[in-house]
Amino acid sequence: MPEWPEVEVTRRGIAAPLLGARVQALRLGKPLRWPLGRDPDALAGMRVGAVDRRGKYLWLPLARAGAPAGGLLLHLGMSGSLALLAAPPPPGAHDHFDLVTDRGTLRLNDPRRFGAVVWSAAIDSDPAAALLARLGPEPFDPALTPQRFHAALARRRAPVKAVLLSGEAIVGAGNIYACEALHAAAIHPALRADRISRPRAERLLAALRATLARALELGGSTLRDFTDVHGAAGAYQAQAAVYGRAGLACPRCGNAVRRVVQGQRSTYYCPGCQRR
DNA sequence: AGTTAAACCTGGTTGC
DNA sequence: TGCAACCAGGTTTAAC
Repeated sequence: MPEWPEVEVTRRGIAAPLLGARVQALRLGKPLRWPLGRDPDALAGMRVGAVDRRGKYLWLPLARAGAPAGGLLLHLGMSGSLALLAAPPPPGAHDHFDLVTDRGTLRLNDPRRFGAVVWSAAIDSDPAAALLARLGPEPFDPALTPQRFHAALARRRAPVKAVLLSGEAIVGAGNIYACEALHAAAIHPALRADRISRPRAERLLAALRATLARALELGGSTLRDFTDVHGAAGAYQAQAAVYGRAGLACPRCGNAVRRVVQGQRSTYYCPGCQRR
């Protein structure tokens, strides 16, 4: 999916209208990754206290009569997107969750159903806590210094591309932006994470931040399914340097971009200018 | 303990 | 035209 920019685009689209909204009903479609874990009818009357994000998860705390009751943890999986609809049409084949509020209906469309909507009593208690437990630092957390990032990479012997996808050293980069940031930093995706020098780690961190920020500005990437809450597609994919461009010329050095498979995922890189 | 594969599910594209 | 094979933004769970 939805990687960090797409989730943040989504969050920004719904935060203002949904803040303080009163839940009227929940509608569930086909099963998502996990069951909701709570009687949907029990949420009626609660108000949305915030629209937060942690990694690629959205967290909507809900309160009843001013007292926190819990919240909904949402993940868009591989093909999910959220829409905020003033007058929702009847749910389509892939509309699997509606949060009906007095400010509109938040609707999850997710053809592959790898997404999730889970009730949790708090973000730091299960099931939310267990799902968020392994997440590394947020990409723009000031506490994520080059030193710390380098130290986190040094703990892993796996290929740096795989380590980025694991989210252990930094959250937010999925397959598109991991490939793009490695290209921007001129680092070969198969390089062992613990072999990356301190200066190169610093460059990679900067590249990740620049790539994610640029993608956010452009509304994310739309390969197929993703749109923002108003139905608009992202524009980043059109200016990707390597992702999805096997056989095409690297914009930096002109060599043909190569596609390889690492950890069951496609990796795109330029053999000409990304060094081990 | 740490790395790698399997699994979840649908649909679009490609190739024979 | 039909059909099989492969591919797609993620991440948990099971298996080496």
